[in-house]
Amino acid sequence: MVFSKVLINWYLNNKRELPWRKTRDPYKIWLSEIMLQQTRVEQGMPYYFRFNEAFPTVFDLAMASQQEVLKLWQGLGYYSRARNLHETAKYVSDELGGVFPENFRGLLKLKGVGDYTASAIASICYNEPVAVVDGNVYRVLARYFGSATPINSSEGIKEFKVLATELLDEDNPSAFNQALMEFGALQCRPKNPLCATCPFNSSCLALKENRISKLPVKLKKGKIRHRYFNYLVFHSEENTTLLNQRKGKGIWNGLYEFPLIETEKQLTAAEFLMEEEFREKTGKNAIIRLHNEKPVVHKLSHQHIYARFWIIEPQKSPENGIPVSKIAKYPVPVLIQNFLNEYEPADY
DNA sequence: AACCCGGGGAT
DNA sequence: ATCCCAGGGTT
Repeated sequence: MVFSKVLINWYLNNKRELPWRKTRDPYKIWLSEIMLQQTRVEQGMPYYFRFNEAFPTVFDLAMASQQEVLKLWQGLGYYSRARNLHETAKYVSDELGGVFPENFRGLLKLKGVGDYTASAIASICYNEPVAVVDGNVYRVLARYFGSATPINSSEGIKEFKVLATELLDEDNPSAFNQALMEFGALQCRPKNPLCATCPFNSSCLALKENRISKLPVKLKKGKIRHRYFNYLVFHSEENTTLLNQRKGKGIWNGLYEFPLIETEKQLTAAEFLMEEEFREKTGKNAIIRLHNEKPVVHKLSHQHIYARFWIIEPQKSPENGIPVSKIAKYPVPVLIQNFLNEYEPADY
């Protein structure tokens, strides 16, 4: 039996009912694919529903403000996805009359759409025979063919794309691609894969050689960065506070946060109170209260952030103050949202 | 080729 | 604590 036939048969019997599997509308497929980049289906699902409700068509998304889009994306992470999503929506809406490109080459030119996403949209919406290679596919193929080529090396990327392309069922690229990914997610899982009931357990090389737990091979990444954030939560008599929008290439680009003072090392509260930048920003005779003695530890993939929140009641209400009642309109990192959730009920 | 970009769930 | 998730962009 041919690999693709067995796979698709498995898929038809085991696939999950997912909302984006009920349509071939390229707008909906594109939206789901961007959201699911490096994101679990269960985590992305509620966002998919919210975006569909808020922006039923690409025109609706194009007409929204970046702030609205980022606010709706808040909590999903990798915020460049949201900015690129919005930019591409405007491009498709304004320059392409709302019609997405109808092949792999055209899709690949869209911002935020790389090789994987262009292949996924082209195959699912137009049945174009282009193979998708996501994290699931790397795992399935590395095990089935017993390949120890690192999946995040340039050779690995090439090798597995070739393998997926060779296996691809050209009669049904849409089903094949989705089947291979679903198979990786449900059957050929990272830990404790279901080899006993696997339809490929007689031909899988990794299983035969007892190397399932060793594959796929992935090169290690760099070390975790530790950062020390001190947020200045102004709270004026007129119930205003200060928010800044993060800019540049770092984390949370485009999101808002309280005025931030970052220090190289973890300072004690007493040491920080003496810092010149802190005294400068708080102004004279302000009432200062440390909200959390123990820094909040916010863990990202490559950074651990140790955050303290200082409540500042200034002598003079700051200029450019934002009414406390409007804070909820601003997209903020989860770290800030968590603070607001516990602080707001008591004092705001 | 190496590095950066979030947050959360499973183990 | 570690891994990894329907990856893409920048340098």
